[in-house]
Amino acid sequence: MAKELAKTYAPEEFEDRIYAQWMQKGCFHAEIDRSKKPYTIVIPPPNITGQLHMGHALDETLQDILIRWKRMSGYCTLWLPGTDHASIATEAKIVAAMREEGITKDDIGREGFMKRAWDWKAKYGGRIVEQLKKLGSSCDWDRERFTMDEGCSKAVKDVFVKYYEKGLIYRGERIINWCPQCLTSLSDAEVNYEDQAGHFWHLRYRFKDSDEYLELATTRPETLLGDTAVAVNPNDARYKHLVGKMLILPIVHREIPVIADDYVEMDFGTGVVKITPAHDPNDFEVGKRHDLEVINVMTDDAKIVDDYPKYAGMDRYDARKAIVKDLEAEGALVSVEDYSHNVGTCYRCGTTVEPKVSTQWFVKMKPLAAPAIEAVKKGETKFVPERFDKIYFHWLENIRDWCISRQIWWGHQIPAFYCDDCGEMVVTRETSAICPKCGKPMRQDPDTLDTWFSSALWPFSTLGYPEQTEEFDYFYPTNTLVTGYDIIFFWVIRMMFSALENTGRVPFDTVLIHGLVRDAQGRKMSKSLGNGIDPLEVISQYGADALRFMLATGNAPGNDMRYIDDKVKAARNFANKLWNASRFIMMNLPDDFTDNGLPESLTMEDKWLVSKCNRLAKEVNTNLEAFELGVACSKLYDFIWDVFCDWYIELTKPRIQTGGEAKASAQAVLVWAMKRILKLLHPFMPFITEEIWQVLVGDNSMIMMQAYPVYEDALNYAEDEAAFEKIISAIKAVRNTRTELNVPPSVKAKLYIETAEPELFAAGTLFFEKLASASDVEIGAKFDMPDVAGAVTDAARIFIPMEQLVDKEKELARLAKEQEKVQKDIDFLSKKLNNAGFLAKAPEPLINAERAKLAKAEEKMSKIQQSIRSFS
RNA sequence: GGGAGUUUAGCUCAGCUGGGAGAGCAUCUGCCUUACAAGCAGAGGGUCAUAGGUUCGAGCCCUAUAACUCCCACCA
Repeated sequence: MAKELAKTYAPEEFEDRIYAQWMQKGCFHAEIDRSKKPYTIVIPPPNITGQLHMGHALDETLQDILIRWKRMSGYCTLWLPGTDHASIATEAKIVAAMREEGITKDDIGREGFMKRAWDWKAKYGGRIVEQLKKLGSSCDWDRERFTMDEGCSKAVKDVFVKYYEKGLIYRGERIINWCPQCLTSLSDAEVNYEDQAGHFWHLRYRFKDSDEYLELATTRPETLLGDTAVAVNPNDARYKHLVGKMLILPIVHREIPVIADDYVEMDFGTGVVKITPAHDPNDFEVGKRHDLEVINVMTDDAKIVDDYPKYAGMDRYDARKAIVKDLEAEGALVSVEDYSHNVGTCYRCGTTVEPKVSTQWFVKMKPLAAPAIEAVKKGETKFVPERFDKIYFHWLENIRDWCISRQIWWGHQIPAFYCDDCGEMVVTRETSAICPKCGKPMRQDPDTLDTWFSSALWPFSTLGYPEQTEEFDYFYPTNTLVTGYDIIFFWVIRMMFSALENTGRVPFDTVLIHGLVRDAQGRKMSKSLGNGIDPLEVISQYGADALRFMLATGNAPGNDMRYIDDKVKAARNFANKLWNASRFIMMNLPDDFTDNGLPESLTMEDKWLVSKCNRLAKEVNTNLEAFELGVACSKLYDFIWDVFCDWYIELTKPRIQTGGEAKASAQAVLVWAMKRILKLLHPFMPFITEEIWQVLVGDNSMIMMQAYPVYEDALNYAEDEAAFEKIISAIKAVRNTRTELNVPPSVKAKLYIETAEPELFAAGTLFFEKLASASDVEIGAKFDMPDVAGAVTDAARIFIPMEQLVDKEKELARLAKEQEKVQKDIDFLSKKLNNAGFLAKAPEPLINAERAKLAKAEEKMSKIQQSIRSFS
């Protein structure tokens, strides 16, 4: 049958069709197959609020490459997809949407709100999933999960109760990070610190019993309303005698003591610190040590409380201005200096967080961190690249308890129940509880869990945990986790300790870390800068294969990369190249072509190609095993473009023109090589390879289900490969000479090839005619051709007698230049080989290789010298 | 204050356990050679940040230095 591809490479014509076909045939679905080894990846679940961005595109591309490669390599492969409920982010979006309608959470109540949220999820949660499909992601969509679905919720509850029973979860009053915008507590990891320009206000507090003052400085004068002491260092000679004395707090006129605490640095500022336990984490600790009163002066949305009528209802920054003004009026303001300091902000909305004392739930981290550290130290899980284990260790070694309760509704409600009557608390997997003491119905804790609490269970909750399901037994632990370095703290670490605690095993054996995709100037892509590139637009312009290939190429694990349009274009051009190469093969294929694999007798150029193609498979597999995806990409690129297209296809043209048996065998090799190339490239560029495969092979098979090529001894033709390289160098040398002498390709010339290997070069005659503009080729052991220009390789001298080339001076200059080059080689190599140290210590094969190189260089040199002599 | 990364051709970046520096783009010169001008054939261009050290041999390992970037950290 005739095989034909569309004339131009137009990915938009077939990508969606191919994806639909894969879906329809269930190619992505993983069924447990005990005869195969499993290979599992769980997707980093994108937020349901999210839209596909370049970070996702990179992340999914890397996963899909690994998954497709493993699937083709005979593994039972599961890529488990899903989405994250993203508690704070989603709730914020829903609240904002409600605000548009003039509705508040309180208006509709918890149940009403949850209904809205689920509706919202139904409406937008699928959007990102559809976008992932555009990339070609071969996820098992039959197993798609959601962090708040029934199974995940069950796992969350189970783990919470278990932790509680083991004493790993506790409830307590602490100072935590509070976002006055999102109106919830945050974990330490959810706070970003940024340098902000601010002021240092120098204040003076008057002593109760004298007219003396104590000077101190603060960046937050408004918190003075809640000051309950002033602290100095116990060893500070300047202030030692003042400890225990009472001060009058300005504005408030409350009496507060001078206390001594190590926390105060003597040489910073005046060495005196005002202590506000309710609004500063350090002050809170100091307050605990000294049993100070905790006076909260702010509401949840960071306004001054009613206890201070003059400032009540003022936003914290307005209050700051008002208070500074009043301090000045009172004579308590000494001076103001500019000061830049670190301010914590909410990672979701950017609002400055407010330290706040409140009752929250915490996970006790020390006991959980230790096994997680141990597992990586023992190599049960390894980071690629390795350097990220340092970050991992550092974080875990300095970890503090994890605040997991959030004052929002969208999420897993904490499974703790309280008796309003007697104050009893019960933590249970049940949905309701009766007070064990007084038998009254109990009230569930209104708070929900940190969204990362459920993501932390993702690798096993999605496989059925806490049930011992077949899936869990077979697919867990998972193999590779692919994620950006920016969420190691949020997610990777928490999966590690959660998995170890609950399943007794690490959740994955390898964490492949990638960097950020930045804009062309190297800036982070962000909404506020408006410099984000939409992957979907790139796909519609260049195709998903081009985007994928670009993202996977030229980038080492863990390093950031820049999005540059030219790079996608280059990838698209590569796809186009492959497309056209297939068209060439197909257009020359007879209608009755039957694919019997490689022909029995191969020409030397066939063996040259087969051998190289065989080695390519070996190298690509090796690189993939080492997670060097970028290196694998460039090897495929180089082989396909340079070796296969620019050399081999050109080499087959004379045979194809000859026709008959020569043509048939060339076509057989071309088909064999193309199929192998398509398979090797498929994980990287799934659409185009599938499209070409189906047209080329035409037996309803799918490339994504083919076996991935591996190295085969039978395909190794090292000697023929090396022999044919001599022809190639000769062709290159002739081309080079002709170009340097400005001879256009249309001008043909006879070549006289002087060589000690006449048979080898005779076999290459057609190639010299086709690829080196030869009109004719004569081969001999010796030619006496004075004053004739030529090309020299280590295996041959080639004379190109023609009018244009008789410029004696030019030719001599050219030869001299070449001689110089070769002489440098000889000097370098002989110096090395005369070095006793090198001969004594270098490995034997290397020494032999260097000797061979020297011999070749000397061969070439003697040929150049002959040519020079013939000119003089 | 700790820690990490980067520094290689004009630009963007590869370079796997140390064995004569690579790609894409850009530049220059020829080519519409019947798969591809989204192409073909050539060419030029690099003291691999600097200074030491280890080694027969260093872009790669060690030590300092510089510049840029990022992460962590409670100096009010």
